[in-house]
Amino acid sequence: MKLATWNVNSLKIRLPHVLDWLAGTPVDVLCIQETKLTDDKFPAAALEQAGYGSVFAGQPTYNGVAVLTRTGSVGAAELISVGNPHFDDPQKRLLAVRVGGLIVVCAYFPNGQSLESEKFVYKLAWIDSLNRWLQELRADGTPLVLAGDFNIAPEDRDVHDPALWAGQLHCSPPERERFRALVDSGLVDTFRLFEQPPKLFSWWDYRQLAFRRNAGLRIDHILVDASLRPRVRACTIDKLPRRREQPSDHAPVVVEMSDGDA
DNA sequence: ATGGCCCGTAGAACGGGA
Repeated sequence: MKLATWNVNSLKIRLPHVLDWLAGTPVDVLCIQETKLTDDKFPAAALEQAGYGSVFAGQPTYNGVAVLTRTGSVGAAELISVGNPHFDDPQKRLLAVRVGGLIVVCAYFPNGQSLESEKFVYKLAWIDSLNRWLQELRADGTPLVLAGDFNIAPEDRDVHDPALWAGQLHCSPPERERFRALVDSGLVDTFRLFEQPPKLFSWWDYRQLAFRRNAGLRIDHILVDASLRPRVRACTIDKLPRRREQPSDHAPVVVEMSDGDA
């Protein structure tokens, strides 16, 4: 079973990229962030044709999340919740579904804008509330996967230039504390379960030839319940879609797990 | 040189992203 997460920065623009990528990398579950589509415009039919069912929640202009599931393998996902029931939020950033014996939470964490911003306060509160809700979701023992754009680079090795980014948005102590709190609650950063190439990131700024210079951050993550750890076979970041014309600024992250009780 | 790019909503610039 393969699960992936990808911030596509507009599914309207990136639908061909998503379809091409799924054709070459037929993951069973794909969590998408920043669809930037209202639900009436969601391309469910095109995805269905490609063999994927979808659960989605969007709004005009900003945010928007979706979970695609492969019809021929895991089948349709069952919606648990749009948003966090304990955090009143008009922004569509969260989707929890049941699929393949897992609870999959697709998350688009707030950016925060700047450390002094009201949006930063919102970011921290949003994460704290998410963490509390995840405890509840896990209470019945169903293993949980948290996949998405966290907008946090957990450690200095997740940053191309740690000195330049020291204390900055995505790297600040309060944000990194929140990431650690998620890990401390019993989730594992699958990327760090394996030997990885140095300086492998998941996001590169559109400006300053950042991708060519590999001036990136690792801010997209797939965390899994510690009980799933023995089943995790690999975690990779696929930089190929970032090389295309008119790419998303994020790359997909993929986790491969063995099936069932292995 | 602290901004450069990209997207959506506009129907020109601007907010937002990270």
